[in-house]
Amino acid sequence: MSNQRMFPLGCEFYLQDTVELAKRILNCLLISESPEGTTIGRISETEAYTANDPACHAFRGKTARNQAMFGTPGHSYIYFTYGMHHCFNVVSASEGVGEAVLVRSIEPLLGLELMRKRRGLSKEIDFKSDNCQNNEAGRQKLGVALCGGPGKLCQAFGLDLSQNGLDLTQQGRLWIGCPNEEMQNVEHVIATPRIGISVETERLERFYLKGERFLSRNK
DNA sequence: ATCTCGATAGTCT
DNA sequence: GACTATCGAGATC
Repeated sequence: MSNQRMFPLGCEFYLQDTVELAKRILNCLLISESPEGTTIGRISETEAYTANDPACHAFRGKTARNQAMFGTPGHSYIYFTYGMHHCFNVVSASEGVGEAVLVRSIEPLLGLELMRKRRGLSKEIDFKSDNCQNNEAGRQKLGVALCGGPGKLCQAFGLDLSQNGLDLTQQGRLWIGCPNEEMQNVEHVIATPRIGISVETERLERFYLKGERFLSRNK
């Protein structure tokens, strides 16, 4: 991480085309500041959900559950699914248009001990061992166990429905930072089918950077 | 490495 | 009543 000052991404960033945003937000940092402590991670895998897409929660119109998607860009849309998991999305497109980017995976950078606690990984992952901290394979294994999936990262960052609809463009409970201007290398983005959906599977709207190791799944 | 399956509850038809 | 933008364990190869 660093000593250089990090600034939150502004509302205009979230108003670009949603598919483009899903690529450009790769490598940006998610910061969660809760009473328990701060966790920070690098966004490493995303999916785009646009208004004309039957797989998008907003496709059939506004409901109590999905209303945040129709709200201000740069806010959070968090929903509960499978009876036990939460998923975190970044709202895009202008007010009244239901589009968002699902954050599927994160490389944990700061607050790993708090993440481990929230994830309930005490014995499963030997957090202090050399195996998990002193080499790349260990870092990857630990990172994926903590934040390698949409449900996992919500748990690690302490996110549930009470963080639905928060403004991510201001430093606060939950926000997204840009470490420097050169972070986005969009030409190295890999696009694949999205995960866990049964329609529109031909769309290549899941994104990660070439060589990325912190993914919810490989391939 | 890849698979199958159970857990668990909110949402929508 | 069916489905779900998931996860982890256990079986199998």
